[in-house]
Formats: sequence, structure tokens, C-alpha cells
Amino acid sequence: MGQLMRRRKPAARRPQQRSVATRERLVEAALAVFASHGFEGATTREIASRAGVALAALPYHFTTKEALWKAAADRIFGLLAEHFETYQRETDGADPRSRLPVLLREFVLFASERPELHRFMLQEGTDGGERLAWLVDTHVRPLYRAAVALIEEGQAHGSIVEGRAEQVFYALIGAASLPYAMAPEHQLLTRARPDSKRRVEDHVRFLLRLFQVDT
Amino acid sequence: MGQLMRRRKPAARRPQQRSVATRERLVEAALAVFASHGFEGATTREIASRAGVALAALPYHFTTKEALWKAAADRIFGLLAEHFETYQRETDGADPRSRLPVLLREFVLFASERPELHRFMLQEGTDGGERLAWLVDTHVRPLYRAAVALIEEGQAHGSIVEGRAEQVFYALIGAASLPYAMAPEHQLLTRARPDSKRRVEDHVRFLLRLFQVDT
DNA sequence: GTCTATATTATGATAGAC
DNA sequence: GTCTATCATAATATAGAC
Repeated sequence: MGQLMRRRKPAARRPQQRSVATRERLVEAALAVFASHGFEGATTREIASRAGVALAALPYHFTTKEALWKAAADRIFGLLAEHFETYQRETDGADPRSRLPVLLREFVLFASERPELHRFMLQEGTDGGERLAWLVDTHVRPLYRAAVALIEEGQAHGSIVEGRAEQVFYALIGAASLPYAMAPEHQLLTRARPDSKRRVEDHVRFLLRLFQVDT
Repeated sequence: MGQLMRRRKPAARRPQQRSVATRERLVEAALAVFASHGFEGATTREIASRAGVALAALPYHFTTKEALWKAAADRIFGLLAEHFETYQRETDGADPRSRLPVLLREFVLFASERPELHRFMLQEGTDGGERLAWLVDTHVRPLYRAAVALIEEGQAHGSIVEGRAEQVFYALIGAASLPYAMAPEHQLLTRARPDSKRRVEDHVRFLLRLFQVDT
């Protein structure tokens, strides 16, 4: 019985799993803090505190604050990629015109559920430093290229509003994500949460009216 | 001859004017640094360095970092108010339908010339702290109320796209300002500056196509 | 009013026990 | 692997000369 469950290092298994869980919690905490306060504004103490671990766990698992920041970036862009796989499955074989609403809906759902993505980008995108260059090279440019291709394809089919692709790109992202990125301000101003299920679906329909050519 | 130019405190005049100039430079430097790095990420050393004054000039003129932050907020919202006076003059007595393009153009021009406004708001709007509450109470809510009134008036005249006013508000601000708030990212991604004169006017026309009902 | 010098606190990273 | 304790540096704010 004991033989069947034996692995190569049976006693070493548990601590490694603990380590993975600690790393996960640190990355999630870092994502929230970096997204709200930016790299310089974030403190390793607040991140460790949110993750519920000692301060020294941070340099142990990620060496430097910057390495943790990159792990947080990889995390949020990885989650976005997972979300888009849903889109790929749902629109497999469909015609381009019917794919646009599904893709836009996936994007708005993600922006409302994980506003950290846009907050994270806004923190770095206003200042042309090395971290922004890394973000653009590593994560943003591939997504931008794919988005431009989709926009131009939609315009060729007459289903997306006319305009330069980068113009449509930034306007769409801004209109789609600002209410969620600024959710605390939105709530103070309107006394309503923008990320409730009904509001999000309503926002999707509104964006389609704006960017989709009337049929 | 000396009598004609005499004031009450002729010798004390010069230093006071110097003081005013130093305050101005500190506020402008603070605005840029707070907009890019947020309150916690900004350092008084960088602000003093940008303004070209000693570090001690900062607590001398503004007592605390927070007071300087408020002065920077007052500055950028004051500049926005000045810009809107141009709109008031240009559209005095015009009908509501023809006023919308003028107002939107003024807003986009301001967003492109002074991206600090949106960067500043984005820094605080993602985190529901006391500084956000102060910003909303002091500066944002009056503007929001005026904007909602204009949007609903436009919708009643059939010249603005349908949708809840706060939805139109956030979508318009997001679409109008994101390219300028994220100008460094925009330039890395598209190899073009979004704030050139031609691009800005093009952006105004694009936004009018999105938000103005076709005539 | 502006500067140099400094007090005090907060931050990122390390050392060493367990 | 995780913790407590600590180091070295950088931050805000103050003191005092000019």
C-alpha cells in the first residue's frame, strides 16, 4: 500500500507545493498593488502583507521587486490570453461579422473582471521608461498586431466603423475599459458599480452601437 | 521720475515676484511628476529637481507633499476651466446641435496638450482613497453634472448617440483621451505621435462620427 | 526666500535561526 | 521554505546660515 503511493521524493513534495502556493499569492497581491500604485508607488511590505507572508519571502521567491513586477505582468496577460481562447472556441468557423460581437464581449468581460490589466498598462504607458519598452515588446505588440488585423478585416467587410486602425484600437480600448479601470471614481460619481452583470452586458451593447456599422 | 514709479514697498516687490515664480515652477513640475508616478510614486526630490529649486523650497512654499499635490490638481482643473471659456465665447447664442462639435474639439485639444489631467485622474481613480474623494468633491462632480446635462440635452435633440448619460460620459472621455494619456506607448506601438496637429483634428472628426448621430 | 545640512522615518534587500 | 531581525539607502520634513 505504501509502495503504490511512493514517489521519488515523497517527503519533499509538500514543501514544494507550499512554495508554489506562496508564489501564486505573491503574484496576485503584487498585481493588485502595482496596478493601483505603479512600480515606484508600490511597496514590497504592502505586497507581502496582502499575500499574508513575511517580507523576506519576496526576495526569496523573486529576487528583486522588478522580477516580481514582471511576473505580475506575465500573469495578467496570461489570463487575457486564456480569455481569448474562449472566444476562439465559441467562434470557430463562424463568419467574421458574427465574430466581432463575441470578441468584444469577451474583452469587456475581462476588463470588468480584471481591471488590473488596464491599470497596469496605464501606470507604465504614461512614462516611456524601460519597463514600458519591455511590456510593449513582450506582451502588447503581438496583441496590437492581432487587433489591427481584426479591425481592418471588419472594416473590409463593412461591419466596423471607418477610421485608421490605431485610432479605432485606442478609442475602443478607452471606451471599453475606462469605467472599470476607474471603478472607484465611477462609484463615487454615479453611486452605481459599473461591474455588475447587467451593466456590463449593457455596456457591450452600447459599444457595439458605437463601433459596429448599422446593419 | 522716481516718484511716479514708487509703490508702497518698492524694495520688497522683487522677492515676492520671485516667490510667485518659484511656486509656479513647483506646481508645474509637481503636476508632471504626480501625473506620471502617482502620489506615492512621486518624490519631492524629483519635483524640486525639475523645478530647478532646492528641496527645502517645497515645504517652505507648500508645507507638505499633499498640499503641493492639491495645488497641482487645482492648477490642471483651472486650466481646463479656462479652455472651456473659449468654448463658451465661440458658441454664444448658437443652437445646441452646432455647439457639440466645438465643445468636443476643445476637450480633445486640451487632452492632447495637457495629458496630465487624465493621467492625474487615472492615478487616483483606481484607488478609493481620501485623495480621490477630495478630487471628486472639489473638481470632478461639477464637471460631471455639467457634462451629463449637455449629453442629455444633445440626446433630446437627437444629435448624440443614445445610452445612459454616465455610459456616454466615460466612453467619450476614454475614447477621447487614451491616445494622449498613453502617448509614450502609442509612439512605441505605432511609431507616430498622437498629438500632432493633423492627428488631433482627425481624432476629433473620428469621435464625432462615433458619438454624433448621423445627420 | 533660498540655500546647505540634518533629523526621522520608510524602503528594498540580506543574514541567520528554525 | 518561512520566519524575525537587521543593514544600507532614500524618503519627507526641519533647522539654521545667508
